[in-house]
Amino acid sequence: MHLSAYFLPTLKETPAEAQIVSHRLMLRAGMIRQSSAGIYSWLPLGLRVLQNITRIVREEQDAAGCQEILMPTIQPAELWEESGRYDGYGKEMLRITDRHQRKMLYGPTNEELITDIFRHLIKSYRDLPKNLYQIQWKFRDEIRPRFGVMRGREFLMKDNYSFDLDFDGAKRSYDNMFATYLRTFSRLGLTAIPVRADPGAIGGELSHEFQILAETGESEIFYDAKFDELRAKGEQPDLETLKSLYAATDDEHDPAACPLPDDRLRAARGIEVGHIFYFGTKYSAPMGAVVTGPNGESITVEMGSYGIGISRLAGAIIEASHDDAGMIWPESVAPFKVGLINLRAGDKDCDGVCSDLYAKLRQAGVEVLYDDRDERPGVKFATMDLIGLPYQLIVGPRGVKQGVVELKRRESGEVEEHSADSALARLVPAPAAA
RNA sequence: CGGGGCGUAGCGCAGCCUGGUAGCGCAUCUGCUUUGGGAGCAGAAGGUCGCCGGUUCGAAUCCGGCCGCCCCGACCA
Repeated sequence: MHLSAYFLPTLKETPAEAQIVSHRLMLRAGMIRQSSAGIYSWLPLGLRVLQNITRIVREEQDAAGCQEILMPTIQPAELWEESGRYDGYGKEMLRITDRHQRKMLYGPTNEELITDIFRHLIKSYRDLPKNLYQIQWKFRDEIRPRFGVMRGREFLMKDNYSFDLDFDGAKRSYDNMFATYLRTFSRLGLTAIPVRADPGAIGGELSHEFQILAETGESEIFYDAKFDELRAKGEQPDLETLKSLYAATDDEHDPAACPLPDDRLRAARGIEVGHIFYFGTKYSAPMGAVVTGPNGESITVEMGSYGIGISRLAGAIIEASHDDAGMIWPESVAPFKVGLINLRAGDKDCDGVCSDLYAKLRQAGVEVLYDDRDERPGVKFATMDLIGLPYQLIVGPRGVKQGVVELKRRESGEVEEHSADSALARLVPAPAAA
């Protein structure tokens, strides 16, 4: 992509409404634009990030044996009246009346809808277990939306729902998602702390939140210092180890009952990026989601639901990874892998080297944003630092004369001089061994 | 929803107290110069001052109502 043609409306000054760093940077980098409180348009750069997060979440869901579906955003109120949540959910739910005066709502979550699908289409124990997911926009009419996409009213969420014959099966599904979530967040460049949580409005008996640490987090969490040690080592420990470590939200944390000695107890703020629930027959019983068992008996299915806040993650990753100059994207979600900077657009030699690098990178399947604008070097560096691509490939008249280009890592700021070919070799992934 | 604040050009702001032809910086457009960390000079374009009503010869400014947005608190991915 040539930056001269790319829709990247960057801002030098910070809009007054943005208070936290991810919101400020997303606005300044032209990733999003607010439409109304808590509701955003995603511009090209932001959409690329959103799609990359979506892709990783989807790959991990598929790998875990889940199957993707897509449910409507608008739901009939009757289903919610059946489950008993229509009155219970409160003003957070956006209620709509259609032209026939039928009560509808914009879905804040989909337990009722998926249960309705299940009860009509799955009848036998032989069809279990099932785990269905979707990636769909939700709407919750938050009293006070804030922090940009981190707490919007409209947000993109991956939600999935497991159906099992009995508790043991449901527990396996729950553990499977637990492990899947850890892998997913790890691929997104994040260390998530699984925290025992209050099931809240979804209801149920067993629930974990996945929190990533950030000063601007909305919840206070208490956790075992071992998490910090694991994080520092960059290790991904096994499921049982993680589950055995203490971590709790402030309302679940009882200092008197806390098993940790004081010197191992840490308090920090966290951003909740995922939440998993086991809730048994909370929806299947009132809504009649039953299958016929091997002996002809009716079995009410055991359910769980699992959410990942995809649009929130875009903000959360920035909160976890930025510096004074801008964002620092992990390679897995970066909108482009490489920013190619032509320091002297219009100079024959610089243009030639850049065009060649650009073509070769694209040919190798490396996503590259080429700053070919007629701008001063300072502007180009500032833009590239702001949008936080993992690599900057810098081509200037000085280097070109000596046959070198510069390769800068955004994360560390370290710069290496390379010949064009050797820079390419660094950026193009080695072909998989045959 | 309770408490606080703010709506003036795309963005950041001044002007409002004390009513009298709407201003600054950035961004945008044109020309020239400049070119390794958000350039300089010259010029240009861009505003029903959130909306409705009132007071007044005259309202961005005073008064009333409404709307929107932000911040602090209780809810959530």
